[in-house]
Amino acid sequence: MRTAFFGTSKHSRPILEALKNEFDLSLCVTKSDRIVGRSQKREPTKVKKWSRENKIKIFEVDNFKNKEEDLLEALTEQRVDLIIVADFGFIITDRIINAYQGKIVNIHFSLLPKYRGANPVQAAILNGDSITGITYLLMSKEMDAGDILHQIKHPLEGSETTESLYKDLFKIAAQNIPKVIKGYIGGEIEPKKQNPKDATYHFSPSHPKSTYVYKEDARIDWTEDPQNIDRKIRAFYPWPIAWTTLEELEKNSDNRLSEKIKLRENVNKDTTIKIYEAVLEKHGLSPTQVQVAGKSKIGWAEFKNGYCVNQ
RNA sequence: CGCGGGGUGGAGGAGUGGUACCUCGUCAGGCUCAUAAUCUGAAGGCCUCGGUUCGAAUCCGAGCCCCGCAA
Repeated sequence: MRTAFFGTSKHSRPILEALKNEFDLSLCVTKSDRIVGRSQKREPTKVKKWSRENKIKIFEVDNFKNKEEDLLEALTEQRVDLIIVADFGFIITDRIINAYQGKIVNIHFSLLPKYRGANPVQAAILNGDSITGITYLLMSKEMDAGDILHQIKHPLEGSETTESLYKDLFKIAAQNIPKVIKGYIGGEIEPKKQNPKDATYHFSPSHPKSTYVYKEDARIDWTEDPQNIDRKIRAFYPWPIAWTTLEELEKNSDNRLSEKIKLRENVNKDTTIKIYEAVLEKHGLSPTQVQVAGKSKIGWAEFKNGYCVNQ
């Protein structure tokens, strides 16, 4: 059997290796090189780099619609029997779904029908869920609504970041790929319908119709309790990173942070500060990694040394 | 030449032409049964090259490096 992988995530590697080892991976479809960095450098995705190293044919997309024809051609040319999709970043068009009816397996990082959409991992962290998971499902025209092949539960302990959880889930997803694909192809796995009534979506507060993550949502709302702020910090790591202003940080340190801070006289209180990491303690939140606008990332102790007066 | 911010002892920061300062750390000594506590003292610095000036961390030019923006 020949397979193709559709994906863009930097965590894709375990899945790529699983497919290569067991299912004759013959085509990788990924986002084309993005302009990134300060001098307009083009950086290939990790999927592309891996594919190049492993001599797997690569098909790049940026605007899906223009490439539909070419992609179908490439899939035919490679005699692809089964497509695996994980965190692709594009909506797969109806034509391709029709052409590969029942032959596109999507790996979604939630226990569907909960958290359909683009941000299942962030949603589970933001809502403080104690369990999330992975769903293998067949691609359908409606997003994340296809029949379910298999689900794996994954408990959350409350310290995960989007980064760490993605990494873990990709790994688990890869470990179970052989079992699920063989089961499906062999006919032992019966696809099960989702109950649409149970479907949930986590919409962006700033874009109520979208499940993408927007940087506008990353500003810390200090009226929330420390637990929710902590969830936000973890959900928005590694992007877009929860932030606030120095003024608000000082003002709310009293009842939201584990210690009260006082800024020095000469610091500009309008400056923004990103909170990369924090630990939730019983008296409040205790940041560990922060970054003041225009500066490098520093530890909390260094921040206090430079910007605050000793209490 | 995509846009913007920045480079000050070991760390993080003040300092817009006139003796380089603050918090932390380091070292020595004191106090202490003891200490990450406390006291006294010390070492150590303006990214590089050039320019302006009586005088440059500060102004000008070139270079190197770091950070943010693109979802």
